[in-house]
Amino acid sequence: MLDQALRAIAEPNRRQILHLIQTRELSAGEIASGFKVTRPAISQHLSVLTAAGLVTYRMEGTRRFYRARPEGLEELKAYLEEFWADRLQVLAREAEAEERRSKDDGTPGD
Amino acid sequence: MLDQALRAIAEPNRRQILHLIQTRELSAGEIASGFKVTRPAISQHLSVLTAAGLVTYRMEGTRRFYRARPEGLEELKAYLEEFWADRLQVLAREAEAEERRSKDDGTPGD
DNA sequence: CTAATACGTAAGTTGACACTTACATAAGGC
DNA sequence: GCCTTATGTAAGTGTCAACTTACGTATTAG
Repeated sequence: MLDQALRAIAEPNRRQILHLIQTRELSAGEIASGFKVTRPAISQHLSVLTAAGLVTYRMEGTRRFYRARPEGLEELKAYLEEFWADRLQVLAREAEAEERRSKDDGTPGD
Repeated sequence: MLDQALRAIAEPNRRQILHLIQTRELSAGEIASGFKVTRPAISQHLSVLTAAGLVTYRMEGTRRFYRARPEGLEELKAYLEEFWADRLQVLAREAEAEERRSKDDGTPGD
């Protein structure tokens, strides 16, 4: 699912769609009207975003009102945070090791 | 460039490569040895990551030692931070707008 | 019932991408 | 010099993804 979400936001049109429906609910047609690609193309993008858990919709008559799904975005954000964190964690550990290297001596204990 | 970086990390093998060289420098061969795909495939992934600004390398004799490029990762991180932040910002603005919406109510509710 | 509206879905095309197997190049070891 | 090691690159292949046009479906208007 996370992989799906990452793939989903790798597409510029889908990122823009997410932007649009972060502010408010919009019908499929309203969303599509702002793009250069055809309405079915946007419909397919909305399907991808829905499958990735980044979007939900509510039906009303013949219309579908889409909106971003905060939980999905949060999950993706958390995953990426961990991705960066791993790097920082390593850098911190290295800086710590450097201190030890100055005070103590060059004791390789790895 | 940011688009390139987002595309780059959308690929599982490339994410794993980034993980490997976040901790330490590794030669191309050492990196490739941990994967099921062939060495040229990894070499191409490394090219993609380099082009996206997420990776650098240092030559030593016939070897290339790769490592993650903190600036590139930081730039990508910042872009995504803005992406999430935009959502929160909008939610705050919407709460504010809700007060204003009291006078102009055209929704029959649900 | 008939027509129009607002959608998703099917089917086909094109281009990108991840991968493979050769091949080219460059640095040592003998 | 010759052979091995370490690597990128060229060329080809199969798959997938984004897009198009055409069609099916459901709701509302008259």
